[in-house]
Amino acid sequence: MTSLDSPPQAVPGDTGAAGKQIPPAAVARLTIYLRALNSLLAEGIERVSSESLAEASGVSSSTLRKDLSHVGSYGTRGVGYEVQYLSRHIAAALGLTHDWKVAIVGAGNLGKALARYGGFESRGFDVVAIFDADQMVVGNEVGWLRVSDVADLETVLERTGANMVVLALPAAVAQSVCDRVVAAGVHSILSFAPVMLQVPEDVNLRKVDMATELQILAYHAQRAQTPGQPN
Amino acid sequence: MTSLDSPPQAVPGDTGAAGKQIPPAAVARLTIYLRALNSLLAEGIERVSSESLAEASGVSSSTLRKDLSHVGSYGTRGVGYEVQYLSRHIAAALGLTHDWKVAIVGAGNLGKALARYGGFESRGFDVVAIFDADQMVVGNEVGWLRVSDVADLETVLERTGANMVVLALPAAVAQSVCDRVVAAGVHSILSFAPVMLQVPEDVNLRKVDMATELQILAYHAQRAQTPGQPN
DNA sequence: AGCTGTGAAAGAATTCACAGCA
DNA sequence: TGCTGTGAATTCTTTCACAGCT
Repeated sequence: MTSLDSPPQAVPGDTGAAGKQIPPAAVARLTIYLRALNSLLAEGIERVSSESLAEASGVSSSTLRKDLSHVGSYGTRGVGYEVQYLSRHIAAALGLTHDWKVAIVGAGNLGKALARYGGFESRGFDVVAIFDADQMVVGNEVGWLRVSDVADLETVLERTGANMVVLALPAAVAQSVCDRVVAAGVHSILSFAPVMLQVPEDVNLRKVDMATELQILAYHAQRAQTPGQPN
Repeated sequence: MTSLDSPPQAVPGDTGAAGKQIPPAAVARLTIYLRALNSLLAEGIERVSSESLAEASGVSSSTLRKDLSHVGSYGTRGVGYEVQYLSRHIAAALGLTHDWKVAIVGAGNLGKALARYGGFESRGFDVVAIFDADQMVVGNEVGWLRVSDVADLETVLERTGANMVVLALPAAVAQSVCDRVVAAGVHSILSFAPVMLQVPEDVNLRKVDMATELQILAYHAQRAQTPGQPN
């Protein structure tokens, strides 16, 4: 499995079996295992089996083992995984070894909620700036930060060295701000704006959409209610 | 395609080709088409081709056509789709014909942001209650609502007829509140708490996790940075 | 004996390519 | 002619089942 589409020579400065790309579905779950591992760690548990880590993460044990196999072989047959060791290797595979600097654009309710959300710092994400267009809001304190004027977006992104941006702003202005962020050289964007944003290929855009999530729930709820299909 | 695992008799009170279950991946995208259609509608555009609706939604046209085929045949060959007509049928397929009543548990930054988020009402979701455990917060105004005491969860859920719950609370209390919500008869839950929640089979739980999203971005950003794999 | 790691099988989702209708 | 709707081909994901270490 080590080499399928690349020559059968060992990878030089290799940390484990990495280097090969991990399937998207697996990447998404690895973040969940990581969280589960860290909470085991907090409880002082040192070893875990694929079976119980899978249960704690809400997946099947075969899915978990297959996912981990993309990262490397960090378990011991007959025994299980060492929690801290595995956690470190997953973090490395996900690129969480150094901190990422996150700027939030939009200091409305959502932007503020995100800026104050403790979950980021603890997971290797530093919120380094928050912007708003409203002059009434610019200069206000949010968490440890002061709200910058979105007019200074480029300058502040550069100065703070932000390499990720979270868009927490109205749909109407999302595309234009997004364009500026991209032009400023940021390649990783997480958008909460309920619109399809257009970005160049080399920019990674992810979307979180609360209305969509509720609509998906609605679909399933409706299905459950309908009398038909007794199967 | 009409009937594969059910007898070949026509569905009785059928609105279109519905009745059959729609694949999860398609359901998620249908909500996006619906949004795109509604924004076309707002612009006064009456007809659209699969090609341009797909572009506006960020998917390929074949994916779009396949997805729509699960809902029914509402296009005209050689012409395209009538925007309003298609929008109605997708909404019907998703169960968005009647309003859903949403209660939010947790009136922290995130809970407040959600309660005030305009996007819900306009999409058929009514926020009917918001809860918090903190007595300093109970009674406060948030949007059009007053914060209820989470101690009264069961009573208020019943009184307001809430059939969906959004959990916007700390990981530590998420499971116990979730259990109470389930016991109160709610089958659709959207959680923002960064933990794996355990729910019975017949309850639909979806998760939104901002830290996970950033971690996925980090993975891709790291890959893009590494010099290796010239392919 | 027990649990991981992984090929091989099964199942979903996506893309292709074209028949069928306006 | 042009665009939808859909079988067939392809690719991606999950599950199975067991060989391989400890």
